[in-house]
Amino acid sequence: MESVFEIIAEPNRRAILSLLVSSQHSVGEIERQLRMPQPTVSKHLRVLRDAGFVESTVDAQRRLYRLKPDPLQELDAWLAQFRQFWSAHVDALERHLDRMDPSMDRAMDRATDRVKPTKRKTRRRK
Amino acid sequence: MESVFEIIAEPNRRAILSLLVSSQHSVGEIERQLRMPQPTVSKHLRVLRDAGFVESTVDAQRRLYRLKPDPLQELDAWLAQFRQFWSAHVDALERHLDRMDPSMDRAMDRATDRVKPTKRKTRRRK
DNA sequence: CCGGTATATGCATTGACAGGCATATACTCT
DNA sequence: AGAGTATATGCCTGTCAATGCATATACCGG
Repeated sequence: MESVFEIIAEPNRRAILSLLVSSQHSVGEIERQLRMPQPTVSKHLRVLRDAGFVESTVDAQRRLYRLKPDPLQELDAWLAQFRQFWSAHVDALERHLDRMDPSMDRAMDRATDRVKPTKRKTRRRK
Repeated sequence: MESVFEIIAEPNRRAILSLLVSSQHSVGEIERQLRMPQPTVSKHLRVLRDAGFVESTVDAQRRLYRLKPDPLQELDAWLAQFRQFWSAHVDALERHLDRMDPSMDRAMDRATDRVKPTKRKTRRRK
């Protein structure tokens, strides 16, 4: 279970994270709030802790789990590369569904590797 | 393959998305750039398209794939709930590692369900 | 020390998905 | 039509992770 992405792929883990965003909680509380069996909760918490999503402190027999921001910020960082993209698509959308010139693809292709030249019908719009 | 989260859990799919953020590409280009076998690329693109991450247009025998913003924005929306949290932790971190009163947990517990009262040593700090 | 409570862990089962490979489909040019 | 190119799909297999259940560990009060 390597990446941040695999960790949050699991719905129950996301639920736990969402629950912990308000305040810290014990295992039992999570168990009841989210209506999942206790071993399930403990195992997911184990995964989340190993991945740095949460940390825990001991309170008598209880363990209080709270959120740690780091991995989520990592996720945010990955997402960042797309922000400029979709902000470009907010207003100008249908307008330029094909503003990118397809010939650029060929050019780039050629730069990478040899391309068996299947001549094309040059169906360039506009 | 339901959620946005499961889709991006796959490293190759993330690579494809990152590649497409600059411009559209054909399957063959992706295949060579990312050095993965063509069926693999096609299958991942299928998943991505079904999930709304990409769309394709036909160009002769080629299919040109480009990014669609919607699912990534959904991901961004999910992340939003944590932003306020980690911005709070930016400066004030070690300072209040236990500012939250543990008794709040009991209170909340009681509201949800019956709690067998194991009296506690009341190890409240400060 | 004992019964009760809270949490963690081990084991076995199951299901889902990614990869490899072969093949099908589709388009293009001559 | 036929060969070459580009992409999609079907089948099979190995892997891995989530769950259920039982059990272990740890802490509490008396």
